[in-house]
Amino acid sequence: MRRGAETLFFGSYVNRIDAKGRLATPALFRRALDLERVNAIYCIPSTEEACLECGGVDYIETLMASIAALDPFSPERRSLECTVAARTSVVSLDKDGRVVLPQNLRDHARLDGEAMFAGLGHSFQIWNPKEFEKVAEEEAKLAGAAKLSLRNPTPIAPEGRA
Amino acid sequence: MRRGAETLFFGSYVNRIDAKGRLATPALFRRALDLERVNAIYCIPSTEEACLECGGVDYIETLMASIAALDPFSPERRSLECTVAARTSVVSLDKDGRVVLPQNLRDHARLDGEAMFAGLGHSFQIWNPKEFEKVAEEEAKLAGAAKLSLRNPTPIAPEGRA
DNA sequence: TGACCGCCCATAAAATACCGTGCTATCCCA
DNA sequence: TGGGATAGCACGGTATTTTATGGGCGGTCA
Repeated sequence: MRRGAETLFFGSYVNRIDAKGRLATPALFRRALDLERVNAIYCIPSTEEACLECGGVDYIETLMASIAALDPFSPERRSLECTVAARTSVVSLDKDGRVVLPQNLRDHARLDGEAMFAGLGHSFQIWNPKEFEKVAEEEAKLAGAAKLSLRNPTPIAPEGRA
Repeated sequence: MRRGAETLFFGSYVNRIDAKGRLATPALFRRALDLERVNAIYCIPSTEEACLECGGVDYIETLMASIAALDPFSPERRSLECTVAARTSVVSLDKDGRVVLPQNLRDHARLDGEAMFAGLGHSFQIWNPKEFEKVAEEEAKLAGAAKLSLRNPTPIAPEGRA
């Protein structure tokens, strides 16, 4: 599987939605997506916020795999399959890397004229830029505290000395 | 992973920003970066100071890995992904090792005409030289006390003895 | 008959690649 | 030891390519 930093989503970009509802995916994101394998992005309306949780094949496969790891008939698995799989839209890209989001997704994210792509590493979100701005401040405060709880990642066999 | 002292960022350098916004990365820093793997530096506007926290692939991968170690849907993780990944700019180097910093980064670091690269070992910062000068005095005082808390690194089988 | 979809092409601006120059530090050989 | 050749670097200008964004046109499905 592709796993380097070149396959991660970083940065945020605001792009326009044209009269036909087309929205250009940022070039950097297109490179992070494995479009050779599947020429599409997978979008799930967030259950908490007015945004879309998105990613490429790798993202959705990882997500489905972690659901499949639950016991077959557990209520958790059933409810997750129901909310995740059923609500996921597969949106394919045109030659120029643009997508047309289905109406229900546009409504959920309250998109109108322009959309912001916010990189989250292995996935990204699509927001109405104004909504994002509000939420970003909140998140920044939380992050200020949260980063104190960050630890060094598990050391992975340092050769000789670190 | 590349882990010797040749991959660390040492020293500080002031370079000019030309009319097109181009800024040469110090040659020593270019060698410390793993440009073979990803021809870019990753810049995050500091939440505390008027500077940019920067590093190469190794740096951002380590950072993302320590965030990924948190529980998948914990608020800490979400807020960090949001503030770190979304605010990170991936800035690629031209043939001569120059970068063009996006406007929002130049604004954040109050850059204007020239920029200072300050080595921090595994990462480095980019400052307006004048701002840095002010802050450096403060830090020097703090460091005087902080060095008393330094310990020898965890002994991990130095070659020769087990 | 529209709304919508997949395709194509046009364009302006921005990002990137390419090339040249002057300075400095280094090396090499007389 | 000195001086010319050399190589690396910061910096500047110009060409070329990407990218975001617009529009057109024919087919299809309700």
